Amino acid sequence: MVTIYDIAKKANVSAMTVSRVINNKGRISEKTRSKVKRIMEELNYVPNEMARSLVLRETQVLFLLVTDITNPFFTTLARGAEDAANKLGYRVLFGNSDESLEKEREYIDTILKSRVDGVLVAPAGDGSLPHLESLRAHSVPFVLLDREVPGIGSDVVLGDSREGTRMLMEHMMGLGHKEIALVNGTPDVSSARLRATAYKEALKLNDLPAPAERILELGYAPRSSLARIGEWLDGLQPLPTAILCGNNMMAIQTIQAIRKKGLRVPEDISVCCFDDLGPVGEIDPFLTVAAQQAYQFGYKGMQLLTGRIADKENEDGEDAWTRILLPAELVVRRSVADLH
Amino acid sequence: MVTIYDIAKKANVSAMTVSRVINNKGRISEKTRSKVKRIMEELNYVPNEMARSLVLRETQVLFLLVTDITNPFFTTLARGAEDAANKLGYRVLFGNSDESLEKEREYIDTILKSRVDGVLVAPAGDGSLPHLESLRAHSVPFVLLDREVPGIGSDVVLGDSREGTRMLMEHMMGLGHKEIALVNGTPDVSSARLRATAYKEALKLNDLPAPAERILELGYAPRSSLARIGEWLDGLQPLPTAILCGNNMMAIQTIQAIRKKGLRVPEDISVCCFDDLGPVGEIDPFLTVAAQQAYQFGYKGMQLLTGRIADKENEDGEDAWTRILLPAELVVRRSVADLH
DNA sequence: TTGTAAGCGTTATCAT
DNA sequence: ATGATAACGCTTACAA
Repeated sequence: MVTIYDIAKKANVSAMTVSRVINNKGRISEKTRSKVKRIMEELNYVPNEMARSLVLRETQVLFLLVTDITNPFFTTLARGAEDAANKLGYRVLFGNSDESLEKEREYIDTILKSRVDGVLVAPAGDGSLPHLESLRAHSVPFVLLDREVPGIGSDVVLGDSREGTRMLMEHMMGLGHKEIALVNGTPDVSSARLRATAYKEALKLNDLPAPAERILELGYAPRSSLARIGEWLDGLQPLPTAILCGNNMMAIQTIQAIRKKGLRVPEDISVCCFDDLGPVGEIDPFLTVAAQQAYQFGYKGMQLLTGRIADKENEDGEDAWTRILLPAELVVRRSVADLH
Repeated sequence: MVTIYDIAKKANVSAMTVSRVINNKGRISEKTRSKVKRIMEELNYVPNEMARSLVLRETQVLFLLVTDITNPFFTTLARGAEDAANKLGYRVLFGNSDESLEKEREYIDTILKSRVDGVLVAPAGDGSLPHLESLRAHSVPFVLLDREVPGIGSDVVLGDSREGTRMLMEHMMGLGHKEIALVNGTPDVSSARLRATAYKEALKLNDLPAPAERILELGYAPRSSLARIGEWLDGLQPLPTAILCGNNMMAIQTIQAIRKKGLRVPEDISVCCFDDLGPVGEIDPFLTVAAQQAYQFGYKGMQLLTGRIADKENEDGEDAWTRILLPAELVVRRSVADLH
């Protein structure tokens, strides 16, 4: 491996001079600068970032931990995060916890060991608390995405679950739906709690009943919950006329389960959900959704994170946590039937 | 930051002893081992991987560089790669070149600087040659995914573009299609070349004409080629009855362009393509595809890569390059009309 | 403008 | 079974 010493020797200068050339620091004569540069080219020199980070105590690497890499919400979010990070010269590593607290724990350990400069986390759930506490204990700046975790303060970028749910519910009720079911994330996830509450609120506000059995709690990344959704539907006395889903992936499974019964969407049962479907969804704009600004989750989250890191370096006073609430947009398509 | 010296001091041992406990190396009395472990817990010690990698000259980090992170083919591939890597204790970093040679160059530089142990690359095109040569020059093991690059030898995992195209073409021709157009990647990408050739072969074999204007060359990640596809279609004298697309993303755009003209798929024009659509596509299994084994691309590619790394460490003789050809599977759905 | 010495946190090597 | 020392490749602080 070629090191600054190899360069230095060949250029008849000291390693420090080479280092200065590399980092454009200090005053250096144009003559030596160009000589050193030429030799670096010749020798095909590539700086060793690890050695550099070891002394600088910063890696210029940020980490993005999501809960489902196959969900377009998160891939779009990832692009936003990457764009914001690259603008500031940071690189981004990605990890996928698959909604699993164990996998999340492993990633957190990895993050700690590799001295990453900061982390953007979509926490798997309230059980993520100890993981976040680890980050805090080792003073690794982090920003929460999409979900909050009771018990720990931090910057956070959230979707407006309450208002999004309200829009979706009003849309369905406006079209005459009264028996509306909910397929939701488990209540150990903040966004699922908010959506469940808003769902019940909306029904109550319209004097509609909200029987408990009309709520199905699934993980947010139900790779194969088809069967469970099917059984749940079988158990519902009058079938709901519409189903609200906590996210896009659950909506897809729900639609499949409905069709598997020989029923149609939206003719027999309507479906709508949080989060849009990304480019693949464009092939047939069918699903009515409360579209969240996935890209902005990543972009703004990354801005918060890099801001924190800068503050830390400048020893600025710890300001209060920032909380960004991103509005959802109702995108009406064809998956909710008009009952009138 | 807590270091092994802090642990050592508190435990009244040397740093080396602590290091040995951490890595389970050498013989250590059970007494000191447990004492050291206890103190590590107390002090909340986390090893510094950078210092470790600096002396070990290995990072246990592998890199996966894809060309389009919003394409489900690559997210599925990523899961395969990650699964294979994690089994062997490697971590995986992801990068997204967005089909751009410049972005790819930046990632390659980053990879070189960070002394990653190996790289899995879906090259942006033939222009990736210098990038791969850089990797080789610095003896960073790499495995090519999905595309080959003339001028450099390496392990590679490829889809069977020839046979896949043949299947798709036979399917369309079997249903009576004679005017079949091709929306394809640019010819600086090996898979696009193969597909174009096989497309022409299939037509020739059936004594069908293959006018040049029936081929449209786009980038593989056409975020917004809608307009171009529309104009191209406008210029075609008799509209084709069917269009073969080089990948899923191009198929989506093609379908949108067709519909924008007020035409229907498949009633007016049929469409099929390479690569399936992932979970989101399940919402409406519409598109007929030559499904590639995306997960296996990642899994097998990672196995090749880690195998190479192991060989390198063991100073094994360089065996010839391995070339894995993954078959595609024809999945017939509803996007190709029966003309009989 | 350039160089010297020390140190970042870890492990390999050689001693004891 | 444990320790002292040097080294990994780089940068900071200080000196010349």
